[in-house]
Amino acid sequence: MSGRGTRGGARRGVAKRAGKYHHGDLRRALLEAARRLLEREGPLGVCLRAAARRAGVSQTAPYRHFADKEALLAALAAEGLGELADRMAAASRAESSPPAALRAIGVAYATTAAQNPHLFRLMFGPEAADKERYPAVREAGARAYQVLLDTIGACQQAGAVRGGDPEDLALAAWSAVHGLSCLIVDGRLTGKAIAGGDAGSAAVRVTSELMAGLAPR
Amino acid sequence: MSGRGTRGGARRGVAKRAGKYHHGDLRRALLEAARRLLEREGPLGVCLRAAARRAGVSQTAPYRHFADKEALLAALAAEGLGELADRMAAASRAESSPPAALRAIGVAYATTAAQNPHLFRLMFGPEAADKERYPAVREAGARAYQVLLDTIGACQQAGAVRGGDPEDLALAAWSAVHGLSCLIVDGRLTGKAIAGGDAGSAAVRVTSELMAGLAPR
DNA sequence: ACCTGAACACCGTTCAAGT
DNA sequence: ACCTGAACACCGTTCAAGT
Repeated sequence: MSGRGTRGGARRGVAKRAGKYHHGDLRRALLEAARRLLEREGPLGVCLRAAARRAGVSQTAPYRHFADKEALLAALAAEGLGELADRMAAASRAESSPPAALRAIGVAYATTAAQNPHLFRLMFGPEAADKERYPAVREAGARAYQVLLDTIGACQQAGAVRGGDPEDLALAAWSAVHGLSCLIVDGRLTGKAIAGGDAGSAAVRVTSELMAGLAPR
Repeated sequence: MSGRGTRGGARRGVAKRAGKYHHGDLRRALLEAARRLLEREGPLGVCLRAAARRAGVSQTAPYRHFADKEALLAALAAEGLGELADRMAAASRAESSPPAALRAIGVAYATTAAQNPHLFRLMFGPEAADKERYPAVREAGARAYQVLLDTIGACQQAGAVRGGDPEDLALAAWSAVHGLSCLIVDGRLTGKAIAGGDAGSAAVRVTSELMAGLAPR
């Protein structure tokens, strides 16, 4: 939200020259339409033509703003990754001790996934097959990863997590929380461990095991 | 492979009455064609018509064997889950101590995922949206889960893992290994932790952290 | 620069038939 | 019982135009 002046929301400071045909910002309108389609119908229901219909333009208009369907999906994935990174950072900042921050990040991750299952799948799944090619996707993903890495570093400094390559520890932490999130999002846990419970409490449990595993021996 | 006489490969003992039109077992031929499509083109490349073409039948023939495309994908997912369960069980049996078996299961899981990325995604992702509705999918998934649960129980008996509800411990273990597998399959780890390394060694590392987390305190 | 309309190749699925 | 052929509604994408 605050931003660092990097890139990301480019072209937004410029006053949009109020819609010549329909919109001042058809790109944005298409993204919003696609996101609504994603949330309601799932990843399979997102189609360029439907997004164009919702935006009130012809079926070929989107091609002025996105090279193809995958580019639209990648833009959506980048949006989701950016929001995930924001929530992780906010959760981390809200805690006063590094280990509490690490736990909070895990909970924020799983909660965000549970609240936007389709978007979460799009962010990591194969719908946008080559999304790593898109700089916006890479940047948002790297930002989220950096929050995790920084917090693990702080935990090491505070003596709450053992030393060693932070990347190795980050892999274990990310795997645990990401795996839980995938299982929740894919509905694999109904009737099992989180039956009746919510994503947050499952995340608390999983991150507890994780913290025990990362503790200095 | 050995089987318990449950279900699974039904109708296979019966001598197939040698193709009336084209095949004695078009269902099997369609599954094999779809699986090849899946491996080559990814989940998006699997389509009923192409599978029919490969099997040498008309585009409508598949509907005699599968209610719709999702049913075919679900059958494929069930196949993959069954193979995963087999490999987990074999890996577990090959070890002599319970904790070694638990580690081996984790490695088998991640290795299987890394070797069949598209199939793994199909098994857990949204391509076959309501796959839980298909008994074959549920049964194969439950069998894999049971291997994990049994091994955790054995670890508890051996004093290698602390007491408590095995389902809770299974959730943590499954999350960690499943998360690692998803990250590998989605190509999230290239250039990071497993750069140059393979899925197996990453799995060894992640399961080590995990075992430390599950150890008696 | 930005959008439209017609068109092409492709799908999933259905339906009336054929043997 | 098992398969075919024609057809419908839908997509992604391209191309020649329009303003």
